Amino acid sequence: MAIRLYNTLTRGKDDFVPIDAGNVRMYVCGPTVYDFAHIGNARPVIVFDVLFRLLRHLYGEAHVTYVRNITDVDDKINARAARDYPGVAPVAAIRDLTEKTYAQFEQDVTDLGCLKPTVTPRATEHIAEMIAIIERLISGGFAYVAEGHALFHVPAMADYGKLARRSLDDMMAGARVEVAPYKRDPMDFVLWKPSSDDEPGWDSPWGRGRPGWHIECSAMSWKHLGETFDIHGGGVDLVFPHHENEVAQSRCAFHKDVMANIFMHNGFLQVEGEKMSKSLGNFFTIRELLDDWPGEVLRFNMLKTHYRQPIDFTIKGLEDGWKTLDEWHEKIQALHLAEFWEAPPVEVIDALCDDLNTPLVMANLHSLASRADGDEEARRGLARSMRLVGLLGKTVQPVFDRSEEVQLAIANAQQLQALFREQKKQKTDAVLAKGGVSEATVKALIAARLDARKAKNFAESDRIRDELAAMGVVLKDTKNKDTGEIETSWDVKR
RNA sequence: GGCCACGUGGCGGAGUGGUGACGCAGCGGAUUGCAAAUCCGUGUACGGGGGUUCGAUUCCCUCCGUGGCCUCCA
Repeated sequence: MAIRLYNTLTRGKDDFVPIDAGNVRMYVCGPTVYDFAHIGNARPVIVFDVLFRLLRHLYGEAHVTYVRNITDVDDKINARAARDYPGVAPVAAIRDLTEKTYAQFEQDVTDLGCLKPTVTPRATEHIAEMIAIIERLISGGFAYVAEGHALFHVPAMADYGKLARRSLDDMMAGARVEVAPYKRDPMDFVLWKPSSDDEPGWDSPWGRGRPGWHIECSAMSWKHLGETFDIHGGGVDLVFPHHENEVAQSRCAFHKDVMANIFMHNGFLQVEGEKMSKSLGNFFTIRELLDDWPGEVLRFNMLKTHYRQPIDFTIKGLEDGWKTLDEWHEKIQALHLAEFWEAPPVEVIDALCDDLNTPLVMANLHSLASRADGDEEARRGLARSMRLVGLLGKTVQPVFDRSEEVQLAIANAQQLQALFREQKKQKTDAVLAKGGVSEATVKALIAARLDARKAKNFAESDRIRDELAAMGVVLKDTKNKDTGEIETSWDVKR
């Protein structure tokens, strides 16, 4: 099955044909690490993680290179570092800040079920590559130096604006920015800019300075993926100017017709129907949400919507996902480890291959789940699909994603099932803890209710049931087939 | 102002030029002391207006609405 991907360059779905099937190469613009990442930042990370997983499935794990950069120098970072690390040398200060912030980001996205990219390069470790590209651009007549800046001269590139589909005239008409006097053309953008002594800076042929916004990605993709590569991804807000300018830099530096063959952009996220913003009070960091919801629930919620559509992130959606994943985990938990490893059903792969149609994948998973009782192939299909898209959960998914030792240690179905149960218990405990309720209290109340029931004191048993319900505990009565006794199991409700 | 997306039932959300997925919620039934859970069954939709067509939710135009970019925000 061939992959088809919506390509911003062509505004249509293109067949994906890798430049080298032995090394499929993808670059995604990563976070600017100056503070906690918010849930909007999580969308591209999750979306391109799914693509990474699909590519690994189709081409083999050893044949896909996924680069997600770390932007660790930028004016917001510089300002935050100056504030938080007074007295520390600027370059050391941003390093301290960004290492701390990136560690947090890495933990966040790991909890969201994302694989580690093959390479996570840092901008500040690619200054030499940036300088090399800028020198090529200058010698090629695409860039110039003025007042300590190196600038890309946009009119020097014939088809600038191709990605964003903007003509220079359009942009001129909409321009509202004050143009720096040293620019030859209002559209020219900075490749390198001078730093004062209290700003981070590196030596360059144009004096001590720091990179412009876009050059880092040209440098890092070049270093790790080559002059051209297969897929370049990021949020739709990056189409212009970020990706447009990256394309200009890389193509002009290397004299290529393309930087990447396919550009993919995920849509934006809203929260409860409104734009997420601090002033509206609906601004959520990934960490805050992870305090209340398992990572796989956040991931599920994200994948319910196609990546190019705007997504409305809601509590109701999370509750829905919590319930659904609980059911699905329940259905697959008794399977053997080996049963997870086979290829997922063709309809799931086909849906993923059609421009990552994850909502259709979800529909297919619902179908598999509804048939799972009594249809072992459907049950296995559900398990394999959930493994592929990373929905097995915080405790179980790493068995398949990260740790060969763990896999070897899990010799039988019982051990894997124990992990599923541990995962479920952790989720349950977390909810009870939030409500300040202990499991012992729940069990005592359930026992008291059963006693009342046996005594036909239904008023009392119903009162206890209501009391438990108020704690978020839902009861399920079942009749033991052998003894005829009523037995009560329970679960937490979100 | 310029450019670009999107607008499907109560909610979420696929898809398609011709008998309208799927999930949640709702409703009816089985079950239950009553519930919950489970199982079975079930209704409602393609923003407005034009046009193309035998036929449009699907193609074209326009209007309205929402969002994005044009200000280093995924």
